[in-house]
Amino acid sequence: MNLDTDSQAFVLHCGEMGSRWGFNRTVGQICALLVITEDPLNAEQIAEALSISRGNVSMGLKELQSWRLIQLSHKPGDRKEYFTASGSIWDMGLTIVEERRKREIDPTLSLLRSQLLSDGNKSDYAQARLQEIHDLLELLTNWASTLSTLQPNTLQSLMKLGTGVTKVLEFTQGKKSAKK
Amino acid sequence: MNLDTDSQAFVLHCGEMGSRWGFNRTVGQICALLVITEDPLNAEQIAEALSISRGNVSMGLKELQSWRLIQLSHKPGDRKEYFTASGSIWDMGLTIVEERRKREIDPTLSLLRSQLLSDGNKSDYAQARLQEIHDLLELLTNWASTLSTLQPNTLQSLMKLGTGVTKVLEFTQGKKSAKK
DNA sequence: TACAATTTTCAGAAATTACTGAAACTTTAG
DNA sequence: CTAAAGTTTCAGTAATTTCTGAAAATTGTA
Repeated sequence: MNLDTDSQAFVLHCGEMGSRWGFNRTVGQICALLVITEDPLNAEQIAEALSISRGNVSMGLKELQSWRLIQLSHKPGDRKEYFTASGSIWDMGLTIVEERRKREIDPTLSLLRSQLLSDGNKSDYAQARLQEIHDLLELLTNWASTLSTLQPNTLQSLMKLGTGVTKVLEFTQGKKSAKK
Repeated sequence: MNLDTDSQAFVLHCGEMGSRWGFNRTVGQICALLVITEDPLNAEQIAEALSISRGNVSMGLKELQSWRLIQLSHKPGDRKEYFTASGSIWDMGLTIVEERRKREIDPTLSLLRSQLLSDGNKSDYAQARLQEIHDLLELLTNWASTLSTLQPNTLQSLMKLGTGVTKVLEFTQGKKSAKK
């Protein structure tokens, strides 16, 4: 496993960015390596390519599996476990959004829900603000889950619409108000 | 500054979540405190409410200013600097999305752009994958910037549409193909 | 079952990140 | 200009996170 200069740079970059993306350097590097490598790699190959310990690779792979970002496979006559990035870049992007929602939003939403039930003795202002945050996060997660049910092509077209969406909105809202 | 139980819990929660959201515990706590507090607070009050050092508050406020999440104000006859959360929850949400894009996506997009220019000697597979990532990130940032130009109400309606967007899309696309 | 190949775990070491508190700096008022 | 009030900086320390490597556990084979 010898990486060309660009691949090397990309892998290192993803390592640096790792912590901003919600995991650590090693996990970022392993993920990047698997994304740009066509053939499945085993733990030993990964460790060698990245110059990290075997144990660290094991932990990194476990983490990436919990993110549903890699897939396990086997080669006939070889007991080792081989890994590849799971699915297309698009798939991985959707998965990352979903997983980050779980880790970054769900816990807060859950706290807010319980806090809004038991009204405690907080100020009206605090209460109102918590409600606003709750509503925003709920709207966000619902929207995200709606979007992730769409066909990739559909979603892609939607994103390419640009400000075109607004016209579309006016149209839909017109219909709605007409119905009422 | 004595926080009620719920507010206390919320502030501590945001501290815990801080690192997942891209900053540290203290920054998360200060931000939460300012969000649920109506009156502007000075550094001393913040330090006392959160039981952290004065110096730490100073660093945290600086960080929050770099995120454009807080606003400075003054009181007549008082030399201290007072801080409040900047704008509505909605505004702050948009700001967070923008700032995270800057920190989490822009650097990678910039690396990919330069790597795709100089073709290096990477494999076709790697090259193709980097191109895909580039295209996805570019689509994402363009979409995000489009959405952030919309009126809050418009964006909110759009998010509430649910799968309704698709019908809308078919409509628009119908128009487009008709033109061609 | 016994053994070899492989993976996982985890205690301790290393690296990184966060926090404190005192000194340095800045600002304003008189 | 000086002093007081306030803010920032930063060296040193504390806390947290990450990584290593060897031992333990697991898996597959004969």
